[in-house]
Amino acid sequence: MGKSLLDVYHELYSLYGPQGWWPLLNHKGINPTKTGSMRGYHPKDYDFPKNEREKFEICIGAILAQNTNWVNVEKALDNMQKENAIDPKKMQKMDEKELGLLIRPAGYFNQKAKKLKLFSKFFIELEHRVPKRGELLHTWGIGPETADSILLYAYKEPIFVVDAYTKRIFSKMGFFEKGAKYEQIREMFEKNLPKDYKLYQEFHALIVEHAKNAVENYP
DNA sequence: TTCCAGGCAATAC
DNA sequence: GTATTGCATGGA
Repeated sequence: MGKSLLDVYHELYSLYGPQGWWPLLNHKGINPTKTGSMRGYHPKDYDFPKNEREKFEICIGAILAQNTNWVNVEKALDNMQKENAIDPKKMQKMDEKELGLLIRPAGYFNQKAKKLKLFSKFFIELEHRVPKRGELLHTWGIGPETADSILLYAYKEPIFVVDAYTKRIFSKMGFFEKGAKYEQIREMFEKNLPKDYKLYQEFHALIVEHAKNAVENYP
């Protein structure tokens, strides 16, 4: 009998400890086990976001983090914070050129400026309601991983986030075929794990941390 | 210098 | 429906 997903989760947790995702600019807690930036993590505290400001910060962080190193995302968020631009209404007032200048370090800044402006409009129109997954996916610039990151970390919805690491690691371990689609993989995780947003938040963060360390005998 | 990092949309086949 | 390509910065 092979390992269960929960077995793998416990092994990763033993290896790396609680990860404290999603990092927030103004949260002073640090995770001393992190390899890269240590800012903003809050291990073992799942009571985030604390307010609308932090909720919005997570959402735009998820967009900025698309195919980009988190350290570069932090630079973009720092620049935005200096201009009080981590605010959907302020973002609406800025043009894409101006916004693009702030988020330059995160790469793809022209595309991402457009994505952020569209998302900020979407966010305002939600009026504090929890977005539906389909609504997010129909917003230009929001794909499945970004949508699920937003739902899991900004809204505490028990949705499992699948990324390239998840596909690589768990297909190698035999949990599914290499060519499995995003939705199939997500459903497999959600079906075989307790429906618990804290577990999902931690698991996804652990997968990313593990992938960065590239351990030989544990894909 | 090359390669990659917490993807997505557009286009080609 | 699946495969490929453009988007871009910064650090290793």
